[in-house]
Amino acid sequence: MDNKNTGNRKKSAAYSPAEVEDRLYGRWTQLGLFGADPTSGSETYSIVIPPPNVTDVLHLGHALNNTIQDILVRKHRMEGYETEWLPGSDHAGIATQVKVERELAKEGSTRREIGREKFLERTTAWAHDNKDRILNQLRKIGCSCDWDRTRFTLDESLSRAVSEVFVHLHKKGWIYRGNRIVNWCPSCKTSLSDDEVEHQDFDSFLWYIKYKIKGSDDYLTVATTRPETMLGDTALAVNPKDSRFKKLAGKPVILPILEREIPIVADTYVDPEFGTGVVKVTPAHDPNDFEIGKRHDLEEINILNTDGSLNENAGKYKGMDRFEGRKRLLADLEEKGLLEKTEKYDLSAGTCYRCHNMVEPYLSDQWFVKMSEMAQPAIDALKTGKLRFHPDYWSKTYLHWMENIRDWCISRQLWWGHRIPVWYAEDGTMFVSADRPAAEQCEGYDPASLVQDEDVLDTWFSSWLWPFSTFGWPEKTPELQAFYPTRVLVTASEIIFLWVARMVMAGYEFMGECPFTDVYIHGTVRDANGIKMSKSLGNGIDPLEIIDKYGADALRISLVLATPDGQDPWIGRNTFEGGRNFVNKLYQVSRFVTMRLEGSRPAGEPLDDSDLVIFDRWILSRLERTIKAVDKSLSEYRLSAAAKTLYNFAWEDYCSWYIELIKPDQPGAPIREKSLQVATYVLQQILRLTHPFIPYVTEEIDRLLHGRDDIDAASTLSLGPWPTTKGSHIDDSLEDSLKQIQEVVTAVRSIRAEMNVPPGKQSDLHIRVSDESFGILLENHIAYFRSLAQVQNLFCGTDVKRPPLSASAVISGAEVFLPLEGLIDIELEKVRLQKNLDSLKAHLEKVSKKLANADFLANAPKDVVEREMGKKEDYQERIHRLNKNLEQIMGW
RNA sequence: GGGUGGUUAGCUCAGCUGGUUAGAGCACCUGCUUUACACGCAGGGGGUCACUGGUUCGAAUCCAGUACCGCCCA
Repeated sequence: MDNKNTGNRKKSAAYSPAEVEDRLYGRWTQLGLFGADPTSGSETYSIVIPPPNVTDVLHLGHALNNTIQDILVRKHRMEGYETEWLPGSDHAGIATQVKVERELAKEGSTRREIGREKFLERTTAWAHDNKDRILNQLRKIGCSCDWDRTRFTLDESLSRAVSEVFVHLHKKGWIYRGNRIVNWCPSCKTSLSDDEVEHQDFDSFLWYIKYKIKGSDDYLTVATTRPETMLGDTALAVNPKDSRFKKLAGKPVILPILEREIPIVADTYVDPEFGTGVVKVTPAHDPNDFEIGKRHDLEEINILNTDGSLNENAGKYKGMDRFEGRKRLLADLEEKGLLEKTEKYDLSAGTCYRCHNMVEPYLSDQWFVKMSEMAQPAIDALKTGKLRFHPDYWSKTYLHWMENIRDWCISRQLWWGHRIPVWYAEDGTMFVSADRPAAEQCEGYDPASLVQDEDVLDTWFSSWLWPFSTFGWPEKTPELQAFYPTRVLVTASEIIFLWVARMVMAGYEFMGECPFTDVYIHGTVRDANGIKMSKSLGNGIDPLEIIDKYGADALRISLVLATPDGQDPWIGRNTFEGGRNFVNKLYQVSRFVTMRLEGSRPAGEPLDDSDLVIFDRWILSRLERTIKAVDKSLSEYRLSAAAKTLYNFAWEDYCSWYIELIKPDQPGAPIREKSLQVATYVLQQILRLTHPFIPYVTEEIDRLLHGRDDIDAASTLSLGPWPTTKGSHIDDSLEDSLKQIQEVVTAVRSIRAEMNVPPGKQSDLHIRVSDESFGILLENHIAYFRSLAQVQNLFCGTDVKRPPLSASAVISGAEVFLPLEGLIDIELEKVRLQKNLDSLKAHLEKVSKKLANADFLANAPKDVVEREMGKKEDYQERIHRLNKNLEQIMGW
């Protein structure tokens, strides 16, 4: 805390959010404001939450993601839509299982030891506790979710959906079992889909290994990044067009160490430019080699155990970890003179997106989904505009992935998840069925003897159904009817493939319709140095800590203000001060208005337009402009722009100008009644407009403004109305006049500050206007701005003379003189005027040049030319007057 | 390697269909117990809009290339 002046300052009246927020959230849920009725017949607006993992504690990324959803949801709820925001969480197969296994390991146990059933019980309990904690964090942030419809991906009805989908796709022939190379995480001991593998760069080496050609003293050298896989080599390959090796194809070579005889095959896959032009072929440990192996009918030798250690096929390296085995093998090759050289190499290798260990391409039996057919409607949806990304450029990423889609490996060697709905008889006969097959489904077999597939399904195989499984699919529920398709999906770019794209495909396949019309992609939260926030780096910020310190409203508005459209926000701890200050500012100005109302009720709406003074009409004009701008920004998913518009309107136009203008000259004197009505009305509208962003403080202020003890369904801001406008108050020329008055005030303040006039000292103000009507305007309204500029007597007119020893300022359409006898510093005044003059001269030069250009006059639109001419005159005029003023000063 | 986003004040960002005196917040400097607010008020300093070309009467804005930073995919 900053301690200056604390000695004699009055007690702080700052807004304190803690008590307000918990109380109001309790009331909102008590009143059932966030529920939605699928049978109401009103137009619906629905969003399903991207379900957070049960393993997570919410971080700022979640806070941002959910704040955005809440803003959209609250705004539409205020507009009168039947608004459904369905919350829930995701069972996160791998991540959760790994956590619980780690706990078990600490206790000296393993999942195999306690058995599948016990393990699942334990994991369920763990997940249950955790998901409650997460959902409560969402409540703290203020999320207006429909809690009665909270879902979890392992809920019975969602699990039902998963099985149905599996059976359906299997029947169509789009789910199949295959022996393929998959991404294997030796640490999680499971397969992963391509999209769950993250590529990372490593400083590594390219090792050149010599393979002896049988019956010759010649060697072929092969460059490899994974030398240990050599143990599973079943061929070498060269490009058939590579003249260097043409005659070698078909000849056998001797695999070093294991001394196995393997052939040289010719295959166009080989890139003659890479390495030595000869590659080793390890069909069981490389997807490309696997393909080569198929083409040349090569043996597939698996050298790895599921935990990444080398198996019996690795000869003497059996039992060693893959990296230890590599080290030993290289040493042995070196010793035998078979390691030709070692080069530094930037390796890009796949890592597990959950545990970040290096994955191994690994040959195993897995279940796959054939994707190409399902991709087609998802591609069309985008191309026909039924699906839109915001910002739009993500469309390209989506399309590129869709158009190059690959089959999806959906089986996982885990226990935590949806068990694959496939049953096997002892003889290997397979039955695919949502439930254990009944007798008539497995004729000739005893249903009780059938054994279910041990594996579970990829978590994303349940999340891709989320937009409809949560509403009860495959049942035709009223919820499904009313809330599907949802309107918008809000997420970060990382899961466009893993989740968004797949949801679109599932939506078309199972519902016949796109699951949402808009996808809003926001940035990823980074720290103050631009580094992605992550648990492992310890640079994360806990949203709850921010809420404790600054309040949820401050967290929300700060995040939105800090998040540029489609860009990553950089967030430091002081980011939240701005939001907190804004929240406090609103609270303070409301206190002022409330105090002035002295217990009388705020005027009703709509506001009656009679008896408005120019400032009233001005703030109403600004308000309507603001409403239009906010609506436009929100409809374009430009939340940050909407928030900035509101911030500026509330702080600048409303607090700094309007409220100051309507304050009476004398402290404590009553405010003109109509202006107070307008002030109250505009404040109401500000509260409503900002409510989706900062729901708590706005609700609280509204309550205080109306002098209510509590809120109820009739009075809450949550149910609207949302401000609308036809723009009938918008008045350009009025706003221009106000701008001129503001310029006068600013000019006077500026002179006073620069001349060090004591703040309390009043002074006369002489204004020479170029247009009589401006002078009249000023004279008629001096009462309003007298105290803003500390004006004693105002003298206006076209022929006003400069008082002696006065400071001056030249603005558009007027010259401002402030008699400052005894206070004026002539040198300072000269510098001020000279600076002003220089700047004007520069502008004049620019505009004169433009107007001297015949091409400009000939080509530019008429109004542009006119505007430029107007500018030129204005500059000339002001320069002329400045010069005169300067001349006068020289005489003092 | 392919794709994609960025580069505007010390920092984080606005600047939407080319014509603005290039803006805001934070930070900085000066003054201030002034009627709600020091989480504040008022005033002020600070920018060759990454670079190079092009289109145009006119470019921070459109186009191309270069450099650097980032993300996605391989």
